[in-house]
Amino acid sequence: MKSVSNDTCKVECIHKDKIEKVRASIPDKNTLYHVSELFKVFGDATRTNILSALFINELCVCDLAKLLDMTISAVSHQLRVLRHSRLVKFRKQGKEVIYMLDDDHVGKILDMAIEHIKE
Amino acid sequence: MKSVSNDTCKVECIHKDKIEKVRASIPDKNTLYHVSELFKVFGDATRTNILSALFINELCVCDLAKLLDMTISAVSHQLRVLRHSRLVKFRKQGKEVIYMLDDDHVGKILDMAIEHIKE
DNA sequence: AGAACAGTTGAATAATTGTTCAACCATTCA
DNA sequence: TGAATGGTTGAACAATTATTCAACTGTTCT
Repeated sequence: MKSVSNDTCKVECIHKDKIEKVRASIPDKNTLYHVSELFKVFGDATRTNILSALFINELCVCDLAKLLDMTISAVSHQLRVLRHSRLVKFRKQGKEVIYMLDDDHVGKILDMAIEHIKE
Repeated sequence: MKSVSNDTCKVECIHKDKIEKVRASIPDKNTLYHVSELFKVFGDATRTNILSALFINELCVCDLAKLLDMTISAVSHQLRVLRHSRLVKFRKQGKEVIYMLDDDHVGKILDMAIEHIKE
């Protein structure tokens, strides 16, 4: 006979019909997980800075570090995250590695967020 | 005479013209900060679940807890975050507190992210 | 080949954050 | 009024994560 504490609601406040309706229409857990993972990548000021910069012009790591006043290492770590999310890609040019946005979605998503902020 | 280590790039790899172009066009730091704060809120699976659910139907806290199989407390904490970002609002009905999305942007942003994932 | 530069990477540290637990407030109903 | 229900909140703990540091790779130039 365990004491119940504030556990998941077990009682009559539940509206079964609503819950079933929602359960039927909500995107599956996996999709939502990937969505939140994508947003997590945008959810860091350094990375949104990098993305916004690359939206305007491709840049090498050193330029990004200078622009954002960060160490090259810190920038490189964040670029790694952005690469793995396929938000940026790069090409090599001599010693330099030049980064650019991977697709146009990125800019759109940023724009939409900025719109949301403004209101 | 301090040893320099891997500090911010001090040398000739910098492309001044590019940097200045970007600096002139990039959204200001404050805006980008708010943008990343907004994305941070979306960057958690629990919260995207809640938002997706509320996009379909308004729900009380207890319903959300049941739907997501979480404690009421955990849900309430996350609703607090969502409230503070003005992504959800609520009305009281007797003992219940019924939550709903605050504006239409939210659904659009989610949809766009899901699109991005699919590709 | 050797030196210098551009960038990457792993480990360590510090900071942030999600969940739980327990106590609490507000509303309803007997 | 008191008990029960629905929900909120603060503190604590655990997990995640951003940055730094140091060591390393690869390319260029002499």
